[in-house]
Amino acid sequence: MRCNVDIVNIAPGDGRYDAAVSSYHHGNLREALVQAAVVLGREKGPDGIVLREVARRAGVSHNAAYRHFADRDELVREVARVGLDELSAAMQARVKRVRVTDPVARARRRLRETGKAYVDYAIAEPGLFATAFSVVALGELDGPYEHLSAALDECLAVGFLPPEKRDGAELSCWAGVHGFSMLYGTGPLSEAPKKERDADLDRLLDRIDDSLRG
Amino acid sequence: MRCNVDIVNIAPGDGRYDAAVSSYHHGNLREALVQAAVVLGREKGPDGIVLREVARRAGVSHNAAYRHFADRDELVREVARVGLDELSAAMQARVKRVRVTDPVARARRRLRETGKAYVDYAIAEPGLFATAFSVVALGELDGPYEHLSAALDECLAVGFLPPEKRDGAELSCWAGVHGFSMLYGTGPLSEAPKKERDADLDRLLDRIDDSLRG
DNA sequence: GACTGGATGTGGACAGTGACAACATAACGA
DNA sequence: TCGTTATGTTGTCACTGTCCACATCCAGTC
Repeated sequence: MRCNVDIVNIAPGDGRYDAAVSSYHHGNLREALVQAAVVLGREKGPDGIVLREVARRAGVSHNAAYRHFADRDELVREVARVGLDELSAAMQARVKRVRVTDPVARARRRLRETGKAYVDYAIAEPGLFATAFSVVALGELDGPYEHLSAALDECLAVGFLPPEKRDGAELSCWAGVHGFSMLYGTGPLSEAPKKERDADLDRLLDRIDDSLRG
Repeated sequence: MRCNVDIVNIAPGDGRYDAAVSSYHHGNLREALVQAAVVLGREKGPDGIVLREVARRAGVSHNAAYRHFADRDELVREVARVGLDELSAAMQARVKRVRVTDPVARARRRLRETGKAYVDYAIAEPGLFATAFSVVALGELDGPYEHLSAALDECLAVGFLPPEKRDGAELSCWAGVHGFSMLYGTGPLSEAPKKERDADLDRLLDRIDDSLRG
């Protein structure tokens, strides 16, 4: 008879595993493992997601995870998905908060906020951001990518972005904010003071704005 | 009496260790270790630089490296330096090859080649590029950064880049090419066809050019 | 020319890791 | 009720980075 810790013993929306008592079977181990892995990924990045430590934190033996994930990589991918979801949500929330009426100014502002949200998330959550991009394939990026596409479509619709520049615009914008995120997040500029970083980000977003202007 | 393999037993420019015969003492182990580590880093990235494998390839026991490097990290940093040197050299070589006489066209072209060289190196050598940026501090980036600065100075001098845009121009350019390199090098776009990648790179460099124009 | 001290390389150990196999227990369905 | 299956555990393996004690060799001194 073993005593497991009783974190996340309730499967949300799934009545089968509602026993919150300690027992041989955890009840909702998969979720508990993912949550523990997310904590580690958030704190230490992809390499910090150590299977045995995750199991320890879920109060379970070192091999239990193999009943729910084929290998470590599959667990890391789950964490990456969480990071991408958070990133996507952060972008959407930021864009929704824009209160500008002039159509052109509004479109430009939404694109800028999209980029700002991307970078802000990367810097606020370097571990999860790195985990996300250590693993992700293009198909899983739908959320963030769609937000960027929508912002660019709006810039096109209001006449700010000329049609001949629409092709590949996602990529040039994405590259800019992604590079900034890497350089300042976990890269060579990660020790730079916040003040300087903010100024650099503003200028970067200004240049992106310039680059799209007709 | 042990038989070490006889790779890099000649210390370049150092006559003291010119015995190329096998012996207990390697002769130029530090260099041999760095070279083996560079090979691993080139093939598999920073995580592929495994101390014991490096030692194996240098024909030496698993602990020998500790006479030359404090720990694994110090060896990885050496590999990073090699990567940065190669990157810097690639940028310089590319810029030197520009044959354009018109001053403005020449300045723009040199900036473009600077960026192209950066991305090309990142994609040709994803392992070393990732190793370099897994470790590097700002101070060690002098080479590549100076080349970019010089190209931007030239754009300013010939009147293409307006003075009010000069501040922070390094960063917006760097972010763009760095982000592109990450996305296409080891990131979510690494599986994309070369044709598409080339088109995207051209458009990115076009947009950077646009963004600096007065 | 022998001796010795410091530099360099070796062998053995340890804790930590991802993974596999065999076993234990609980839940579920006939 | 009983076996089948899902889930968790223990034990083990190969591999890693790092530390320790020891071996070997080179260089400079008597």
